[in-house]
Amino acid sequence: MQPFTERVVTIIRSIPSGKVMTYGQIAACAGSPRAARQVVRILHSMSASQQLPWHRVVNKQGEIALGDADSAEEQRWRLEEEGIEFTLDQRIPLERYHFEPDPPAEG
DNA sequence: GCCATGGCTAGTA
DNA sequence: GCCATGGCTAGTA
Repeated sequence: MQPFTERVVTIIRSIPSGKVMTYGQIAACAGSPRAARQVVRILHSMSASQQLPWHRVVNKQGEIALGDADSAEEQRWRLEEEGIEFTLDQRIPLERYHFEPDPPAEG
């Protein structure tokens, strides 16, 4: 696994239950603010093998970004199961559920 | 080639 | 809508 990929995987694993991060935010935390699409690719291809909490990643608007209806539904109930409440327009209020990881330790 | 983004624009009202 | 961006896995040979 490449270093960037490894950082992304670590960050996604660190998202606590009941919290979410966005694609762009994860990319930025991993050191590459423009690499949101790469986060998408990692989630798509490695969620199963790396046992990632893939459902805790949403887009910048707090929306479920999955195109496939069944997968989107699964993501929603997984999040609701963790206590997250959606708005009437199917969004997650990020100001309430957003997770901000600790900055990397000094040294 | 892939991908579940994100940001900016033209077109419409 | 459209397309620049970005890092590379999963699947095949």
